[in-house]
Amino acid sequence: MASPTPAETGTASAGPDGKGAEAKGSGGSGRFDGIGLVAEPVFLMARAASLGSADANRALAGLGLKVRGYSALAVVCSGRKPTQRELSEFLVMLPSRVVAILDELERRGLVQRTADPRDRRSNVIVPTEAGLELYARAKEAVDAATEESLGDLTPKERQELARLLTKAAF
Amino acid sequence: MASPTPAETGTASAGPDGKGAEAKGSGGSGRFDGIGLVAEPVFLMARAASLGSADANRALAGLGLKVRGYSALAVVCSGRKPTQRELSEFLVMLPSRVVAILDELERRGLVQRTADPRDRRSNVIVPTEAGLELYARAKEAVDAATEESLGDLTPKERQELARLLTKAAF
DNA sequence: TATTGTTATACTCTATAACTATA
DNA sequence: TATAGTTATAGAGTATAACAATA
Repeated sequence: MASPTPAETGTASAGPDGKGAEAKGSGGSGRFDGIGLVAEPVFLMARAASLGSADANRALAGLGLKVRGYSALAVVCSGRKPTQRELSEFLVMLPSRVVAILDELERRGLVQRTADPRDRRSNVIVPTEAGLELYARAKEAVDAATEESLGDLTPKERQELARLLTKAAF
Repeated sequence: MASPTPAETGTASAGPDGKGAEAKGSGGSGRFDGIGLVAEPVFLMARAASLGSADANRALAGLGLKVRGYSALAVVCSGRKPTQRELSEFLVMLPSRVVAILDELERRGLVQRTADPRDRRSNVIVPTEAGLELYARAKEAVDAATEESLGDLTPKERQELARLLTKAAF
C-alpha cells in the first residue's frame, strides 16, 4: 500500500506518497488512530498543507509554475499593484526569495517591475497580458486540484474551513 | 510595520515576520482584502501552517527540537511502536529524512531502534524514559504555542477546525 | 522480485548579513 | 538613521537513485 515513490512534486511541499493512502473517508485518521498527534492543529495543518501543495504543484507543473510562483502571480494579477515588500509579507516569504520568484516571472514575460512614483526605492509589480492569461489557466488548475483534495468535504464544510483558516492565517 | 526580521524560526517553516502583523481579529484578511488568493484553501493552509510551525519551532527551540523531530517523537511515544516506514508515511517525510531525524533522536538517547521480530528488515522505534519525559514537556510547549496562535478561535471553532483538517489531511 | 533501511547527491527553500539607492 | 531591493552564502528540507540485508 501507498506507493513509496514521491513523484514529480515540484518542491514547496510533498512527501513520500502523493496522496494519503490510508483510510480516506473513514471520518477519522484511519489506521493512525491512537496517536495523540492527530489532534494537534500544528501537525494537521502541516500535513494538510504538505499534501495540498503537492497536489497543486502537480496540477501547475504543466504550466511551469509551482505554488509560490503561482501565489505571487495571483497577487500581482489581483489589480493591487503590490511592492515586493508587500508580496514578502503577504506570502510569508523572505524579500530575497521574492527577488528570485519575480526574476523568473519577469524573465518569462508574465510580470513587470515598474517604478513607484511615490517612493523610488520600491518596485510596483504589474502583470502582463501573458501573465493574466497564464494566471487564469493556473487558477483553474489549482481549483481543480483543490476540488479533488478536498473532495471529502461538503461545500459548506469547505466554506467553514476557509473561514477558520483565515482566522488562523492572518 | 511588521518587523522584517525572520527571527530564530528553526526551519520547517517561517518567513519574514514571526507573527502576522496585519489586521488580526478583524475577522477577515485585513489589509489584504480584494486578493482572490485569500479564498483559496491551498494558500490559506500553507500560510497557516507556515506561521503555526514557526510559532511551534520557537516554542520547541529551548528543548532542542523542531516540529518534525517533535512529531516523530510524538508518534514513537504514543505506544504504537512504529517502523521507520510507518513514520515516513504518517509524517509525510521521505524514508531518508526519517533516518536523519531518528539518528539525531537516538544520539540524544530519546528513542531506540529495536529489532522487529516479524520482519528483520524493519526497525521498531521505541521511546526511552528520557524520550517520554522530553515529549511530555515538548507537548506542553506546543500546546501553549497553539493556544496563542489560535487565540482568535473559540474552543468550538478550534474543534471544528481540527475536524475539518483531519478530513483534508487523511 | 520486492521491500526496509541506508547512503550519496542534486536541487530548492530558509535564514542572515551585507551592500546600493533611496527616503 | 531607516527602508526597499539586491546579492552572496550557510544551513535545512526535498527528491532520486543506488545499495545491502531480508522477505
